[in-house]
Amino acid sequence: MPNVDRYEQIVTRFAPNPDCVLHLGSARAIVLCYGYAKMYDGLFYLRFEDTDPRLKRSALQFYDLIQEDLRWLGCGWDSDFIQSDRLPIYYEHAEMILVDGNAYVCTCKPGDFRERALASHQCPCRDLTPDENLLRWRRMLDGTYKEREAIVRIKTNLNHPNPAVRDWPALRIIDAKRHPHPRVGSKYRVWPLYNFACGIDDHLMAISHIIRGKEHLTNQRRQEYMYKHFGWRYPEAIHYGRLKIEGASLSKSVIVEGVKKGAFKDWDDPRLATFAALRRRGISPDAIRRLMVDVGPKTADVVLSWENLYAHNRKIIDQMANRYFFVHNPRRLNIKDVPHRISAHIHLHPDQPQRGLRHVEIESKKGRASLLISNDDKKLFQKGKKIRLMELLNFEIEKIGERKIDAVFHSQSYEEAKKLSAPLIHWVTSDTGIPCEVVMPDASVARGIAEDACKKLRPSEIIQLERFGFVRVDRVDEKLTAYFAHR
RNA sequence: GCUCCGGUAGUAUAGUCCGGUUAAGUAUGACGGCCUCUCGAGCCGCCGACCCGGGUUCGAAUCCCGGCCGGAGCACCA
Repeated sequence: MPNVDRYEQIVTRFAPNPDCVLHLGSARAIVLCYGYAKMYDGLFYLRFEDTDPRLKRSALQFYDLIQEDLRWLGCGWDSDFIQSDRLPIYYEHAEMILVDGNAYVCTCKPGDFRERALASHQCPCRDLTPDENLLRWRRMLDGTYKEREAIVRIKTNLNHPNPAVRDWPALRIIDAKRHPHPRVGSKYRVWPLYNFACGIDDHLMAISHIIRGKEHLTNQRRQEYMYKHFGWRYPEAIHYGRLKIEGASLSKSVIVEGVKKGAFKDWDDPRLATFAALRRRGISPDAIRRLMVDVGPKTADVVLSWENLYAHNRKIIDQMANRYFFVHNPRRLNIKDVPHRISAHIHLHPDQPQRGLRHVEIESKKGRASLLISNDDKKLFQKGKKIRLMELLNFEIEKIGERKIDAVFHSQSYEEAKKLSAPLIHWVTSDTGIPCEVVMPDASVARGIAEDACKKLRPSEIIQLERFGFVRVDRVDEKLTAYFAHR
């Protein structure tokens, strides 16, 4: 990070508008801000930027959901601030800068102003004296001016190459009755705009390093004028590029719209790349952190691949996930000539025997055993084919029926299966197990039967359904509901 | 259109500031093999990139110019 030694203390902040839950796109700012703060033994702040009760209106639920997301990510903050609590501070600074003659209250029509700014011409309001400006300022506050009738502008260079920087707007009037703020209601009718509130807060909070998306580059240009007026020094700023991920929209408006209209079930719909959704699918926060560290803060745009996230996640959860059998699209398998009862004792984790075993017994009633296997293995279902049921026995297919497959016992040992190079498949014995639904990333549902041992699973446990994939247990009652993470 | 920013393998990233011991490292992925009673993990091998064209230089992914492509901003949004 640049110029670290210039600051006594490194302070970073994450400053979301609480108008949506957090998603992968926010992860970059969070992880980098948090990570750098900790790396330099500094502070990491959370600041809610909720100063637009009209267009990008915040909603109460998101203040909490965002904090939950942050905690889950493991990026705890040292202090938090809410801009809607700080209006007096902004008013005070507005007056200061008006008194200093570095800002003015403009009553021009927005279109007129824009036309003049485009031509580098000033508007008549720019030459008002501080006293006149203060008078207008009070009229903004007391309701004499209505929405859009007056606005505080920060003086800049009217010849700045980017017209959008010229005398930018700092505080505007919002009809407090028609647009009450979710937290402070109709208490205020003048609200600061992003550059004013953010700029003042960054200085007052002694932020040393700002890390945010490159869409804010021109905002830095704007704010630098204000910093100069106040005699402040602008923090170090790093602007990273846009982050996208294959197949999922990271646009807040798309997410909010989709949830509102029912295209998505909720904030944790598996099709979304929100933290809530990733959490529900069993993506570890560590995996997200590692991915973000990989990506870093460069300014080029990035299109992430889910495979990259999955690879990180797999590395983390493979160690901890116990293994179970889940028969997707079950198909009945009858095996005759089973010589005796067979007990299977299977490791919960193949590489960690100390985790224990799951036990399954297979009854052979008059030499017949009945099991379920997955139709996903149908390419193996050919007459005469020899197949091994993992940890149990080997059989040979005799007849393939519509509903069931008839087979004959071949042998029991694994060695024999190897000799035959018989493929290995998983299974569940008939009349045991628990119905299981796995919600896939596209929100479709894979149905089947999970083995008996799964009845003891607890929500939030991450397991691997062998030969099917890693899933997170969501609910266990008369059936098991799980969310698919990845293979 | 105007103002900025950027372009290294399928994906992501290192190297670019201070040009040469790297004709490009790493991870993931694809492919092949080994191992394993999972299509998971592990191990080995292999595939694959400096946007294009000029220029500067003994030498350029690295510096300069032009082009092309991509992105952001151009709000009384954040």
